[in-house]
Amino acid sequence: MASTVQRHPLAAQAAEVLLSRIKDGEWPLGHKLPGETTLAVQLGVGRSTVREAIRELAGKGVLDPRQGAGVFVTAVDVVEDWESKLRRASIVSVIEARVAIEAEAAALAAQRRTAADVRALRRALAQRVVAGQTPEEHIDADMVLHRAVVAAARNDVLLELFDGFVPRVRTAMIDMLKLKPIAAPEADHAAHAALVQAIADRQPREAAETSRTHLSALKAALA
Amino acid sequence: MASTVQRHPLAAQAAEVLLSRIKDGEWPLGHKLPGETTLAVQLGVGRSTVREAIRELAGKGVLDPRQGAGVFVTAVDVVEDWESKLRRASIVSVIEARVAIEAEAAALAAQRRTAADVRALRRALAQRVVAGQTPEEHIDADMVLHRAVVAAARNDVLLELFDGFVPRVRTAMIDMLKLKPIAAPEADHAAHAALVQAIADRQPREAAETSRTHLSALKAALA
DNA sequence: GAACCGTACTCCTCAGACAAGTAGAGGTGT
DNA sequence: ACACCTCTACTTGTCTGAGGAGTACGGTTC
Repeated sequence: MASTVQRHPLAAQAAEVLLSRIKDGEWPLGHKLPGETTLAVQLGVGRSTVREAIRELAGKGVLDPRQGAGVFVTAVDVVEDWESKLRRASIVSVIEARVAIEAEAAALAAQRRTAADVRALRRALAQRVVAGQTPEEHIDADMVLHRAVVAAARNDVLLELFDGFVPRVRTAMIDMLKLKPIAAPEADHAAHAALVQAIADRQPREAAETSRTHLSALKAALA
Repeated sequence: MASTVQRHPLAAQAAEVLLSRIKDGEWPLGHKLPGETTLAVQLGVGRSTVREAIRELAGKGVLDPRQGAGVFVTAVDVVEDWESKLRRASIVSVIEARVAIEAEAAALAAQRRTAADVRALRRALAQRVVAGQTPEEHIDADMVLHRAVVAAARNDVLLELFDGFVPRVRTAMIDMLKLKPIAAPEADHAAHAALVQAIADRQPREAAETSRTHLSALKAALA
């Protein structure tokens, strides 16, 4: 790895070295690291640099420095950001997960929706039609409607999951829309209107099915 | 807030102040923070302390220091740990999300399962029966089977989501099992066997339906 | 107008010094 | 023998001062 350009500051490099040694089990969970001065000699850097490396890992939740006692390992690995995980995943996988969440949410929404939910859905539906011409505006209006569906399901976990998917899906859909505009806008709008109607009519099965077929078409278009 | 004991080191306090000022929009996304020396004067601490605070926020992904250019805001807030989010959510919400994931995964598994997947599922099914008597062993054997179902769906995102749910669901189920053992072990096993069989028979609809009813019963028991 | 260069500003790293806190060794009293 | 106290060695915390290295921008030159 010494061949790569040292584009990272020394402190960041030191943090990487420490993290890898923690991952290798050199200092198990809960154990104490050597003193800062010792580490500085081992890593061949100054003490303040070691301190900054420790702070960086403390920010990630891996280390916990306690004055007078020492630096202790509080986690063996960094919890990877959900966002970066999604970025690595294929768009098809993400859409499939989105189908799972939205279809279930649509069914729950059909059971739990209030009158206010239906009003919000109808408003988002109307907004989707009159939305601007640019792909961004169109997708954003679409997302507002889909989010309203999930919100009507009254489930925080599902809503959090949906929000987590939005950035990844949004960019993918915008890219697609720039390459190939929607073939049949009327059919597209009809599918959304049917979804809203099924939720308003308290038809869980129909709502889930409508959502599923609509998103499956999207998956086919993106694949 | 000044009333609370200063249990945090100065650097951690400085990091908190900087983060709150970022949250307040003082420095929007992508903007540059004042120089270290300026911040040190503003916060009333030394320059190295400011540097350590910046490093801590850099570890959290909020700041990005670039040599020669300055320190820039890369995120307006800390991405909360997925695990802690789930801990705050109600168990019912989590189970509902799990239904969404596993039902879809079961359907996909029925389409994509290989012979090796079926062997793994049958093995996990058999293991579930002969598993130890303690609630922990029983739940863990159950989780192995359910995970095998999701794994057979060949979707990284769904599998990651399932793994994220496991800790929260596991503890809840163990607690429940300690209070009230399973009423009908035979029916419970039959439901799992039916799920595996539906996947083996490549019946997506039946697999999803079996998974859904089984988990809905679990949700009712935990509510 | 475009390419070049210098300067001011920024973060990066080191070294040294002292303060503040912890934990264990060792002594002391019962 | 046991409990308690104190003292000491070691740890992290903080500040200061000094250069090194990289970037951005304005001025200069062609």
